Amino acid sequence: MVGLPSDADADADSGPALDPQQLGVYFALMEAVSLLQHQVEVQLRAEGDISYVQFQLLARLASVDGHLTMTQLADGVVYSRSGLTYQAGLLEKAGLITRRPSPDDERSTLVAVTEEGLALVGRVLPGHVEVTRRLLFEPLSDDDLHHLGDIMTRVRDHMRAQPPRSAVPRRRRPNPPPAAQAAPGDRDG
Amino acid sequence: MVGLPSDADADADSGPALDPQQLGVYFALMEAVSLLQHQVEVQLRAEGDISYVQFQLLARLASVDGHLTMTQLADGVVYSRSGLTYQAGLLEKAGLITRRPSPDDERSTLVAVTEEGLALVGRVLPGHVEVTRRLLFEPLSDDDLHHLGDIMTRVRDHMRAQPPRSAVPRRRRPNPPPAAQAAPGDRDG
DNA sequence: CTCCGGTGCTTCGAAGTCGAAGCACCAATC
DNA sequence: GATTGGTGCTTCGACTTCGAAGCACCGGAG
Repeated sequence: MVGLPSDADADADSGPALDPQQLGVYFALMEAVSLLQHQVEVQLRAEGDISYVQFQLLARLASVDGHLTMTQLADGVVYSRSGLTYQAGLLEKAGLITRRPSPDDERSTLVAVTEEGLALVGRVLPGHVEVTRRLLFEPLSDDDLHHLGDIMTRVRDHMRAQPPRSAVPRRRRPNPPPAAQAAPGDRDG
Repeated sequence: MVGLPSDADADADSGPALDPQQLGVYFALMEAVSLLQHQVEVQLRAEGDISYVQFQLLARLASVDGHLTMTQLADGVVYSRSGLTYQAGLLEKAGLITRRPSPDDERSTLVAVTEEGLALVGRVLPGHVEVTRRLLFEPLSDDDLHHLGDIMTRVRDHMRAQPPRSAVPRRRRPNPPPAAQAAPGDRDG
């Protein structure tokens, strides 16, 4: 599945040699995570009636003592701000979190998890862990686990070293990037 | 960041001990892949004006000699059938794939990539590889790469051994699942 | 005090995604 | 040939997601 035909390579004028091994590793990684995420979502929906994003938000709030601002929360889960506003609205309506203006900065909204939200996390977490154990960790040895953790931690930190998505300056967009040789926005008009 | 508070654990009546190490590995994995996927989407949009899903579809079609049915394609990319219908419509309109009824089975639709689609894959693939190399492989040694590939291949195959999403029988749904704390293990609805 | 660039969050419109229902077809049976 | 259960794909409606635009606020400068 991961082997791209040499035609595509030879046909185009692109020169850089593609590394089939890296490509295979990359595809296997993405596919495995897709499968895992899908199953995890099924479990969370069944046992707690929440989405994976909602679980991430609750778990992150539960992992910090006090509260987080919306921006901190959005960056934490790799999420757009507007999407977070939407989800926070749902979670607040469900009584799982609270939102209140920051006393220090009226612009900021402090988000905290409620008792109910905490209980929900506690309720779905065991099943969550069970699914990951069955699908992800079952075929892995202790050594694999260690290595995988080491690798992914390094990769994550490496990526985090890049500027986070919310740090992209808002004004710095006088014209869109040249976008290679495709008419921008033409495709799905 | 990944350590859940013991409150949530102690509060709920759930018994199974949670493995903090596995949880940490799991979160690092999911977070890293999320970050990677986001960046990859930016690159694909910029250089080929396609989404990651569309790239996956084209790449998969390019990797097989002839053509695939819609179901084969959907299973290959871990995707819903209705979503595939939508994306196939876009790709066909853009001239990147063709759809025609199967001569053997009138129900089936055979999907094939066009010359143009093949050229597009060839055009965006180098940049795609470059992004993954910069974000994913840069902090990894050759040994890490080997290990990661070995691990994720095993995990993927392990998950693929579970029945694919399209194989779930359609009739087996007399009434919707009670949700909330549904019977554990009833995962599939 | 007022201005002004910068920042935090929300609103808004467009697009993508999913599951359920529906349509067309196949194959087995009568 | 007609019926019936199963399968492949699409349509439909609801929901989620995103980026751009907008509003409110902060802090420094005049």
